[in-house]
Amino acid sequence: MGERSVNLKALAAHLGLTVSTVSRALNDYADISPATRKRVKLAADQLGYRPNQNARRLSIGTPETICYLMPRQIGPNAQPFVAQLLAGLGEALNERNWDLLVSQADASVGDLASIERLVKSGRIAGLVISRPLKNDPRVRLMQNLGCPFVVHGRTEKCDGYAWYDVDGEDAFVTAVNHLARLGHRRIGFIGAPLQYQFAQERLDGYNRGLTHNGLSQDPELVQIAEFTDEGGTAAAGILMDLPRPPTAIVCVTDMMALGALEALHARKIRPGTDVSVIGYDGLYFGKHAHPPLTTLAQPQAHAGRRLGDILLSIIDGADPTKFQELQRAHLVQRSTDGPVTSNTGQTIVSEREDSL
Amino acid sequence: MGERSVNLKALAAHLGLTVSTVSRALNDYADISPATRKRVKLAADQLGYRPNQNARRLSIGTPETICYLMPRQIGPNAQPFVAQLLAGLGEALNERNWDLLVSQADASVGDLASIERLVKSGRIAGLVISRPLKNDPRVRLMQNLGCPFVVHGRTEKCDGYAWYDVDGEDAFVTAVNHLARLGHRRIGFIGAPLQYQFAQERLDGYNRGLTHNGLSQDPELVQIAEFTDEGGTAAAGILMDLPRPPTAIVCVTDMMALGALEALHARKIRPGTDVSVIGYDGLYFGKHAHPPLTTLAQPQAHAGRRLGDILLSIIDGADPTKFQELQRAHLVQRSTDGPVTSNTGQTIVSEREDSL
DNA sequence: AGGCTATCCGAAACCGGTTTCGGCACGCAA
DNA sequence: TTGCGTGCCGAAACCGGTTTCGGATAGCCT
Repeated sequence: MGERSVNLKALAAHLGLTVSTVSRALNDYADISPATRKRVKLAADQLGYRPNQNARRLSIGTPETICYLMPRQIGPNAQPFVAQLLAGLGEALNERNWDLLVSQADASVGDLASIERLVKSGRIAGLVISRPLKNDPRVRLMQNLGCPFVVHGRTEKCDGYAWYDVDGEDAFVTAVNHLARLGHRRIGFIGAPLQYQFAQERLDGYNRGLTHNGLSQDPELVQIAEFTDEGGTAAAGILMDLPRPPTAIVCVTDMMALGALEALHARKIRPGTDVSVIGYDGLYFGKHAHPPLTTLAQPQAHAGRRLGDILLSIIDGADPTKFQELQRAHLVQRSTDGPVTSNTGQTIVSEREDSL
Repeated sequence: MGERSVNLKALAAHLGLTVSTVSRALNDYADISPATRKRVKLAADQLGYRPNQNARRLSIGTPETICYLMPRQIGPNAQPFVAQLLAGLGEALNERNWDLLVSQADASVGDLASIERLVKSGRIAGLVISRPLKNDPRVRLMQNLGCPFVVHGRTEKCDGYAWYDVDGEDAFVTAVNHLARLGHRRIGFIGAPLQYQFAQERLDGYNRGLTHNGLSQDPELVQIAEFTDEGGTAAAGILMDLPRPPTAIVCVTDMMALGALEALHARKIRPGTDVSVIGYDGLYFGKHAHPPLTTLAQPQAHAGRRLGDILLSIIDGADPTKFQELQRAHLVQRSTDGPVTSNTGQTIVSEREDSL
């Protein structure tokens, strides 16, 4: 309230100079004498002058803002990663004093329209897309609009734009290898709807891991469900009620794996002893699961920072196809994986490491 | 790329009208004939015209944007609520086509400066402060700047501005009452640093609950630690290693409660049987803890939406002090609470409900 | 026919900055 | 003394919209 915040005109009047002179002084133009520059900056500090960013950005022709497209969430299961991701993005943007906008939009028609409005209205210089579908209309839209963007994840056909992803296929090969080494030969897979590219990749990795270890692909061992804990519970229930149930299960997310554990408990099956379970994400809470969940952890501490840097580079004119970065997940062994055991329930204790 | 997006001048030229006429037509001014209005809007649609928001907002004098001040996180423990909160805020803003900015800032000197820059630069019309300290300089700063704001949580002296909070004191009275009814007379408290107002409130509730049930306040039963799971583990360890350990523990957050469970397990103490543990937050993952964590759940599905609506009202000129809303937490009984038992470990099974 | 009002649109100022251009005053060399 | 280049600042256009104001045209009435 009180007086309006001091603007350039007021500052110029205070100094007895014109706005153009003051503006150039503040922006370190060489044609302003050092003495005047100093005097102007001092007065600006004292009066607490801050340039109006709307006006400035209109003038310089860039919004100096990027947008993070937050996926819509399903149910109360929080998205524990967005805070960390936003923090990383913010860090990258802060160095230039750019702003971070957040908008919620998935691949629905209405959301596509709002994305188009957002871009065309000149509010943002680029955006980050999360959790893409196999064939995501948001990606095509961005390409048609000619608006810089980077995808956190990949689509099925992922050449031609920038993305940053964790290699889910490789991760599931690793998981199956690990279980095969423990003696498992019937390994179940709990997946998410295959419209999501990450779900397809992880299923591919599972299958590749099976053949690599000389195991046959049994269709009844593959269960697709919604990626919530309830989905995991339902899928694991189906798997364990099979005539020949698996001795190990890999799950497409930790949340589903937690749900799977419930199904095992309900059947008095001991996870890690009777049946192994491996999740994916590296969810921190997995530590406190019962028993602590073995998982494939994504290195996502720097995802936000990296996505921000990539997007800024593209906005600066870099070739988007130069930025296609694949990170590797690593196995965090906690307590839900173990060797195959006989029906007596006897188990062989092996060394455990709990990094992170 | 390609052609620049069509602006008002181009649209006017295309129609053979002036920009002022087109602008008024689009904004439904009465002095533009209905026929012209229709013609203009049709052409705008066909050409895909979207007004430049930076220009528009500069002209109309409001940034049409609010900012969520995201608290800096500590360690890898994600903040599971921010996604939900942002979704709610976005929902409130969408109805007006306002934007949501996210900035990370706590109460440090450097962050205060960046908040001041943000406000003075005219980028935002208001902001949301989260997780305030007892005496939070951000609140004072906003008051001095005369910038509309709403606090998610409260400071110690919380009259004079708008806030939305859950009654932590009441919640902890409820928790202590519940435990007292189960027969517990030595109840421990695991708290967070008292510079956070929520930590103080919950401690106050704990103490009030004790006296209300005729229990004495034993200082050694109050342990303050960092609000992480490790902090909870350490604090619970101290409590359980006491000569006269408590038979029940209330924890200031679910994360700390999960840590406390680890300390119990390490000592072969069965949570819910030998020692009761009650957390606070209603964290979804508590369902999968070992055993499932009893907790006081905050009704936070609508927090974001409500905070957004409140802030918009204040920006519209409403009196901030009219918006001081206190929600109640409710007990979600899972499996870590139970009656006091003798040393034999015998337990009385009681009914459980697991709402949510 | 003349005057008056209502209708509709164009002209121009403005929001608050940035940036190009031109000109004044000065110093220096011829 | 004149001329010229240089240093320094002011004037003005511009970014892309909104909004006030004034004027032209048409219609209506007497």
